[in-house]
Amino acid sequence: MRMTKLYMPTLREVPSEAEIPSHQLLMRAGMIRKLVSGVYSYLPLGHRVLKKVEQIVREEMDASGSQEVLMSAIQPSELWKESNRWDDFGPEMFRLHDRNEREFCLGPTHEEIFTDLIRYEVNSYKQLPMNLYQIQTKYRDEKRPRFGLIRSREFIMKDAYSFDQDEAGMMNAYQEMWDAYDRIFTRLGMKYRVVEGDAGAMGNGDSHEFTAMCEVGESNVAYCDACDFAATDEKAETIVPIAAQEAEEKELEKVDTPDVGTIEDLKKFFDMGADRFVKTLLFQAKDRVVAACIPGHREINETKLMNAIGVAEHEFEMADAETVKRVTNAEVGFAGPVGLDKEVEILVDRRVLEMKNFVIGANETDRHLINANYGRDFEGRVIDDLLVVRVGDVCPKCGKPLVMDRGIEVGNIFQLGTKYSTALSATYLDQNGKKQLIWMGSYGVGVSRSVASIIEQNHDEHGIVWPAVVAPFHVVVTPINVKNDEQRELAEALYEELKAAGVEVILDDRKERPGVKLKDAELIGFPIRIAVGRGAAEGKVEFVLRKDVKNKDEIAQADVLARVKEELNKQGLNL
RNA sequence: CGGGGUGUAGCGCAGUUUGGUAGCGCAUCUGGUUUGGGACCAGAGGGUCGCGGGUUCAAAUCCUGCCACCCCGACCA
Repeated sequence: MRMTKLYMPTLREVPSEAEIPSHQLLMRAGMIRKLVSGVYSYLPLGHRVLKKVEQIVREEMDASGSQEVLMSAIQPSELWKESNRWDDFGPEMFRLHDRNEREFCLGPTHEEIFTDLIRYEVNSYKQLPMNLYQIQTKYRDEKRPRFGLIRSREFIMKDAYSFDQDEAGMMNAYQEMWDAYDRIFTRLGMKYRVVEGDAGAMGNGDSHEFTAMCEVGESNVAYCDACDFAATDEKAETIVPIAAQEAEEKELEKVDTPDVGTIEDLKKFFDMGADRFVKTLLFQAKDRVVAACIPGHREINETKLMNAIGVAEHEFEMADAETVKRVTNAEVGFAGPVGLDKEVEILVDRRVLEMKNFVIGANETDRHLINANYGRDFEGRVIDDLLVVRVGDVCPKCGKPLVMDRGIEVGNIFQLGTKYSTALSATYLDQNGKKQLIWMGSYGVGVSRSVASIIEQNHDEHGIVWPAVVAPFHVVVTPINVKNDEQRELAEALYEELKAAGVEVILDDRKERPGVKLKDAELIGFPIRIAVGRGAAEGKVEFVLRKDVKNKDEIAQADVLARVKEELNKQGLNL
């Protein structure tokens, strides 16, 4: 490819909308452009990278025995109604109708559609197990698209679905996908971690997330250096030791606490640690209000709470001030489990049962109750764990302190069980001629998100540093001065030689000054740069690796091809 | 959806407070000089100032409604 022919609009300045490195660099390197919020176009260089990531995913999926198909992005509402997700998915689903007012959506995921694909044709145990996948565009109307390709409303995903006779088969398929994902993310050169996740709207079995570790990640993972425990902060079980408590239950007493509405205020007012309080948080869940009582020094885990009360995320939010006033008869900040409006269900974190003589809101403005005790003063539904994990909490597996880090979820695997086969009646006949439900799993890789994640993990102050396996081109040949015949001719000769040898090479034949070409080469991040400059007269060129631009190696023209091959092979390409 | 902010040329921005002929840098085009780290000189093109309504002799600027985009929060590949 010649750069003069390539549509590669690089930018000197960072577009003001881009905040994080991958978004800024993808824009500046002329790889993507925004169409509208959360929707991007891929330009030639970005498209090449995307296709390479797709190809690695495809190869490993094929190697695992999964078969590629391609389903429509547009899906009829009927299937989603069968599984109840037409309502459960909520406003994140892009919905539309046809001219006859028939309802459709743009697929945010494809469990229903794949289940439908196989339910009429898979009838026998002899057809199982089976695993199908596609690499296709997904649509989710995110509340807040951001960070370029990391949270977009349209994105490329590889989604796979496994179909098995029984739970053991599903577990086996799950493990195979886990292994395939390990191979995929290893080949992509990612630093990643496999963590336990919350299944959310997908199903109720186990799930794991593959998380590319980086500072700008939106996932928080807690993990243990001493054992293999790793989980998202939503999922991680918390172990919260409760300090020794007073032996005797004291008498419940109402005290004036003027303008003391937060835990911080209470600590000062009573001169006590936050662990002597129980905070009561009110939530609007669908059409009802629930209260969660948790130790004052800890934070509520909304995911665990939603799971406990069985509502979907879009039906759940912190109660607004008006609701709080209605159910507590007090200003915000004085809610407590004693004397709360009867309509409010009270959920209590188990740790509260170990606490004695604690302070709670009195459901009266500027008043608190002291010496409250569970059982004697109030009761509720006890939940084992409603708390969010914190650095320094002990590992639930081995008891050592936990560490936390951020990352981007680039893959996930879910055990679906029979959720969708039940809803859509996907069954087969077993050896005894008996009808059985198919056991399913679903497995996603965010392909476009992986592209952004690779950049987050591979860039420097000059630009992107592509791993050779996904670089848009392997080598850029840069004649320093195209008006110099020797340089131009030598560069052309090298370009032809490398191209003929199967190297993906791009020739920077633009009539630009050297600075512009070198800056662009570093911005885009070609793994190898061959600059043809002063040495051209003696048949010498400069060989530079993008990951080590300081190190410039003067080599003879005759040695270039061998050197390029050697380096690319070292970086995992087979030439 | 809540909170904050921004919309002026392809990109980055000034101008809005105090209404009066729409500007700067980069990019683009022409000619010339230059060629190892985002050149220089001379010239040129490009904007219904997000959209609608209002106030005014006069609106990028004031008022008002809407829209889009970005950031912080809760969700996900």
